[in-house]
Amino acid sequence: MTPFTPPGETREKVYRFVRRQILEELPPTVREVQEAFRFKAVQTARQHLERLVAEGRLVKVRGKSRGYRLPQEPGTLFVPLLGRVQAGGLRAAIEECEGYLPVQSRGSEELFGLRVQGESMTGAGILPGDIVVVRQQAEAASGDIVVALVGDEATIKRLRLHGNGIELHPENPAFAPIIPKADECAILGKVVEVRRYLEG
Amino acid sequence: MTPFTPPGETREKVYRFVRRQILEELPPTVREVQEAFRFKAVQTARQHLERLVAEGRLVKVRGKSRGYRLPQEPGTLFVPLLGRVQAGGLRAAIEECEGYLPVQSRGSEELFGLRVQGESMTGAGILPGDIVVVRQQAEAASGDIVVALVGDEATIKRLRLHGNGIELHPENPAFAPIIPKADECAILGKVVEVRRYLEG
DNA sequence: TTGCATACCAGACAAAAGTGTGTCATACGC
DNA sequence: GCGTATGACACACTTTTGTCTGGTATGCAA
Repeated sequence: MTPFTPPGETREKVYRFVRRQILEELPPTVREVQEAFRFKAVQTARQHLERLVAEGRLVKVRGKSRGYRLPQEPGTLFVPLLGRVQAGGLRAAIEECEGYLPVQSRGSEELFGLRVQGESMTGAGILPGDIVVVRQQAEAASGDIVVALVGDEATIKRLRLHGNGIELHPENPAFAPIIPKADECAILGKVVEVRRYLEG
Repeated sequence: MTPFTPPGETREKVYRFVRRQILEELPPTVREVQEAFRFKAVQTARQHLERLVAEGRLVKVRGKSRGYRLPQEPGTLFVPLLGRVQAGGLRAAIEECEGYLPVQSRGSEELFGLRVQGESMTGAGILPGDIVVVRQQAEAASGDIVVALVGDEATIKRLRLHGNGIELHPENPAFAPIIPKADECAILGKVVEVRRYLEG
């Protein structure tokens, strides 16, 4: 019955199929693999899958439906995209986010996206409408671009530390640096990525 | 028994839970939702889910396990990241890409990422080291930012069409516009997204 | 030959997961 | 009061899905 398929060739195709499904849709069931390859037995699909697991090319959760996954989490997670952040409301803003962004990350970080308003950072290539990806942290190094809560609205500026003093510098000669008192300013996080969507 | 939860509040949480699961892992089963919220009946979870479907906030495939999806597929796919593109070698460059980027896309587009070299587009907020996401297309509209092959290297410029003439304009007063002859220039694609990683 | 590995098939079973009917309690508007 | 909507529960049923035991055929190497 066996129409002589070279060793491993079918399994290679199965791997590509499963990988594609996982990345673009959701993991297939054993029977979906079976049907995709016109196998006449579930077990044939299962053998290939289990083989791929044994080879370390897939991992699976036993017993769970659609339990086949890719081994090294591609580390893509989705972070909330916020329209604006107002005083004290970071957590609230995250709850009521506009949508989600795919971001490559090691996973344990607390990230969020924020839409940029105003032209104060155009010199650093951050334009109005851009989206910045921010890692939540209360402190940052001098020179970092940070999101800080000054007054009752969050702004994006470059941080400068002078001794104990904090300064928030725009990157646009038309704007003046902000030199807040310690209790008037809280650093929400550090900008780790800038994005601009030119369509839609 | 009902401990007075405001109408829709639990469902809102269910929605967030399901959305998060779909984006980061895979769609939950009804019973997984049940357990996550400590419902004592499967049906409670199911009611909320079906409700969300009725409201159009979720879509589902009947009968299939883990059949709940988000309405407009965010469609995250991985596009190749190229270091540089030389004459004629777009396909070759894609083969030898440096890595992959997660991008939100409707899926049928041919995209690639390209690392930016040079300062000719700083005025448009595109700095050296940035990554541009490019949709492959041979033509573009006047005003679009495009990746074009001039001579034997790909460059990023803003496209200007004058009658039948093509001009490639930098966005930096220190650089001069390029006015290539038709056979010296090929448009590889249009820049649809700009990214800048400030760490790593 | 024998043994072994690969590729595939048949049929069954059990767990997981989706679905449906009916009940109960509270809140709200009339 | 009444009727209705909502949120939650209990339980039964069906389908889907994962899992298992056994079998056939081919190629390869000892």
